[in-house]
Amino acid sequence: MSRSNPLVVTDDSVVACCSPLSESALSDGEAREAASIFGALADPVRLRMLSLIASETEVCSCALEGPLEKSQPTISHHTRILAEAGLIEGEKRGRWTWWHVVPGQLNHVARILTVSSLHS
Amino acid sequence: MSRSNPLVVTDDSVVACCSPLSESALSDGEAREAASIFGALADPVRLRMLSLIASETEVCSCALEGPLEKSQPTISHHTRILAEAGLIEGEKRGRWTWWHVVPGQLNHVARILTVSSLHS
DNA sequence: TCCTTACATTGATGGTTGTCAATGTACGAA
DNA sequence: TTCGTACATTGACAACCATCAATGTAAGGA
Repeated sequence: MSRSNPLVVTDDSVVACCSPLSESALSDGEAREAASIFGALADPVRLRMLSLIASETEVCSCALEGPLEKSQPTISHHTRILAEAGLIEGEKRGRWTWWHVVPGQLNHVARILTVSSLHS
Repeated sequence: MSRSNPLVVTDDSVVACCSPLSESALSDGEAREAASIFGALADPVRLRMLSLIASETEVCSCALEGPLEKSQPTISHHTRILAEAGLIEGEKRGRWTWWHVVPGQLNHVARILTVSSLHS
């Protein structure tokens, strides 16, 4: 049996866990929270959207329709899901909505995975 | 406009990309591949299953039914999805199947996210 | 050869999700 | 105020997914 650092997620931080194996499993609530974020990343259109937004400091919704080749309601649907997962944030200025990534949330999610694989 | 490192995934490595912005978006194929892995992580039961397996060097399928409170076919369904995503591997010995995590794949996925957020 | 055990597969079902046409809303320009 | 534009919302539909009962398979033990 290994004594690796299991997956442990708290509200907004990830900790390398030192608890006994009996406490190593993700709780139901923690797993649901993390799964909903992974769910937001589990779509090719949303991943390409996220990479488009990440490649600039700000991107307007109207600049996403073209590259992603999806209808305007579909773009709006996907930006909403990414925003609800805390991965992007939008700001309305005039008639346009400008989106930018939330790097802290991306790192948060990344650490959920790396911590768990320290025992390699 | 930032000159950040966009999301770039190759077959089994992640590279901090230096290409112009016009090439910064994930390709359709790259996005589909990454999305399918995130899809495997987008379920609370599978995340708890993964953390259970990651907390030991090896876990038998029969040791997952109890903690996860799911039927045997459901457990079998989820181990299959995690395995097809390359996140775990199974080995049959006698009547039992022993599962272990593939840490390389977890780190691979984690780097997809961290690389993209370097521009913080 | 039976019987039990560990796991996979099949089939069915209810819930979720991606997509878009149609419509609503709110802002700016004329 | 009227019109066009940027985006959100609604409603509908097809595809996908999580779940489990029933059944299949294969390995050990008696």
